[in-house]
This record gives sequence, C-alpha cells and structure tokens, in this order.
Amino acid sequence: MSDADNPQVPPASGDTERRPVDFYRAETYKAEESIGYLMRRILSAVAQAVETRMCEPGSPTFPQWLPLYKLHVGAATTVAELARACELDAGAMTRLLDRLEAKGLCRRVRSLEDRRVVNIELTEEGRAAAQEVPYVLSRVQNEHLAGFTREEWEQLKGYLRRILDNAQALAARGDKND
Amino acid sequence: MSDADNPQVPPASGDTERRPVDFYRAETYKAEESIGYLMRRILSAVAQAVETRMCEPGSPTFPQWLPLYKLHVGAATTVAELARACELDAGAMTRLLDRLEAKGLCRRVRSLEDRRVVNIELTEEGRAAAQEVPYVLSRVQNEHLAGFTREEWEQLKGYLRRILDNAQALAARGDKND
DNA sequence: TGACAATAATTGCCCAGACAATTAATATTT
DNA sequence: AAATATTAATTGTCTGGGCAATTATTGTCA
Repeated sequence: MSDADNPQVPPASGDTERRPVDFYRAETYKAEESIGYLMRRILSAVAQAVETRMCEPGSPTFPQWLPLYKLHVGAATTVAELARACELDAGAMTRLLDRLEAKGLCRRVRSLEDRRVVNIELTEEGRAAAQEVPYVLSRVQNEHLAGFTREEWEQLKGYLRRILDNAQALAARGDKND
Repeated sequence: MSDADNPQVPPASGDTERRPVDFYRAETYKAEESIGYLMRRILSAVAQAVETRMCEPGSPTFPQWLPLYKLHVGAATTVAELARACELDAGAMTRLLDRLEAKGLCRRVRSLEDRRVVNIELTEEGRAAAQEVPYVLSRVQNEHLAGFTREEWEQLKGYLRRILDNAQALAARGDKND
C-alpha cells in the first residue's frame, strides 16, 4: 500500500528502496512550505493547548504525560525502560522523574533483585493524573483536527509513519554513507 | 477545497465553523496513533539529520538555521523582528543571538535612529552558512519524503496547514471559553 | 576466581524555549 | 513640558533534551 503501487520505480535494488524526490529545491526554498517548520509550530501549539487544560498546580506538563501514561499502563517500571519506551535520553528521564517526584506524582524504589535499577511507582495523585491524560490529549487532538474526515486523518497518520520509517532508514545508514 | 466539499456539515453558524471530530477517544487512546507523538519523533529525527550534515565546528544548529536564514534574506534586522518572524520568545532570541555571535556568524550593531533597537548583521561566515541552509534543509526533507508522490506531499502540507489554522482559531478563542 | 565487559542510574555541561521582571529609550497624552 | 504608556532588548528562573563521563552493580569469560 505504501510504495509498490506506482510506476517508474527504479530497479529496487534492496528490500525497501524508496524513490528519491526533489520537492524542495535550494533555489526556491521557503520556510513556510517546510514540513519541519509546520510541525514545529503545530507541536508548540498543541503543547500550549494541553497545558492550558491541565492548569492545576502539580499537574504534569506536556512532556511529562507520556512517561506518566507509560507508567500507568505498566509499559515500563524502571528508568531505563521508561526512557526507551519514550525514546528519550536516560539523563533527561532522570531529571524528568525528579520533577515528577517533586510534584508528588511518583516515587523511586530501589530494586532488591538488581540493586542497580530503580523501580518507579505512581502515587495516588500520579494515578489520578495519568487517568486524565488520555481525556485531555484526545480532546485537544480532536480539536486540532476539526474539519478533517476520517479518511484524511488516516492518511495523515500514514504519511507521518512513512516519514518516520524514512528517518529510521536514514539513521541506520547514516554512519556508513556520508 | 478544504472544507466545503463534504456533506452533513452543521448549520455553519459562523464564518469558519469546523465540524468537530472524535477520532481520538480516551478509552482507546494509543500514543503511537497520536499525531503529536509522531510529529515529535519526526522533528527530532529531522533535527538530528540536519546537524549530522552540518558538522564543521562553528556551524549553526538546527534551531539556529531559521534566524540565520531570515537575516540573510532580509526578512528581519532587529531582535524583535527576528523573534516575531521565527515565532520565538524575545528572550530566547537574545540568547540564540549570543550563541550565533559567539560562533562569529553575526554581529550586533546598536541603531542610531532608535537607541533601543539592535540591528543584527551577518558576518562573512554567517552569510556563507546561511547560503548553505536551503541546500541542507531541502536535501534532508527530500530524503524524509522518499517514496512520496507530489500529490501526497501537497496533501500533507495542506493537512498541516489546516491543523495550524485550527490551532490559531483555538488560541484566539482560548481566553474567552474554558 | 579474577579481570573485563555490559548495564543502570546519575551527574555535569551544553543548547533550547517559555515566562516574568527589569532597564532604557521612545511615544503618547493631558 | 511632565507624567504615563509603550516598545526594545536583556536577564533570571524554570522545564526540557542531548551527549559524555562517572559510579555502582551485575554478567561473562579466560
């Protein structure tokens, strides 16, 4: 569905060879046309919208909701697991947890089996906040998609996932080429 | 093209009334489906790709390319103008310029007409770097769009712009409601 | 077993952005 | 003209990420 339904594809030398494009050209480059620029603006707008809807003191911030949610659904319990699950630096996660702990939303408990690891537990307030997360986020994202049809939404997600796939493929090559 | 070509639109009470949607639901919320989450990952991947292609010491970072470019094309000359053009906080811009100046890419010149304002001038190195910007950015973004058709690219940009329009409409209401 | 490698968490040092307060200079208003 | 508002730039303080080093602990292997 993503690639093979289009003519004049090059020899397809590898497994997932993608047709190169030249939509952007240096001579005519415009920031407003840039998907990176557009996404940057969208993200900061979404973040702001989320935080104006979680305004109680002690509420998590926009970057904090993902770790909180992953903890709540049991997708991760240690710092390293959480960092991996959120695709975040371990050091950044340590400090994010410092802030969550300072807000009384979680607790660090040193593991007894492996004394290197720290298990993270949500407090009562943390669980309460984590339960709100999907409500706030789904509402905010729905608001930003006002006027979209379901097909358009699916298409958008598909495009974003394809870009991510490209990014991962590039990162994988990255070291060898260039 | 964006809104009026779909049936069962509500009475359209205002000028730009958009049909509300409920694609995301709290009960079934998944982070991987979230456009915010996807965009966050894409942005950090793009930023990383850009910076691995501008690796000479003294090169601008990904967040620095926009101010540099705006300066180069003459879209802004003062700190405040630049901050507005990049939709960035003035304080953040001051410090970003500190770093650009430390790299020898730009220079601050106090205005003589209005002694409050500081005019920013690119140095020779700054101009050279600014000229590279569109090449690097268009290459990186093209790479991330590998496999896209031109129509898909146009559609993607249209979706992003519609989301941004929604964000601005929400922010405009923001104060009154809620 | 003892040296060495791998892993977990933390810390320091960067860059980055938001918000609030401050200072200096210019506009406006009475 | 004097008081007041507005604007430009800066600074302080906070959250947030990335990268590199460090420390403690656990695994591995000769």
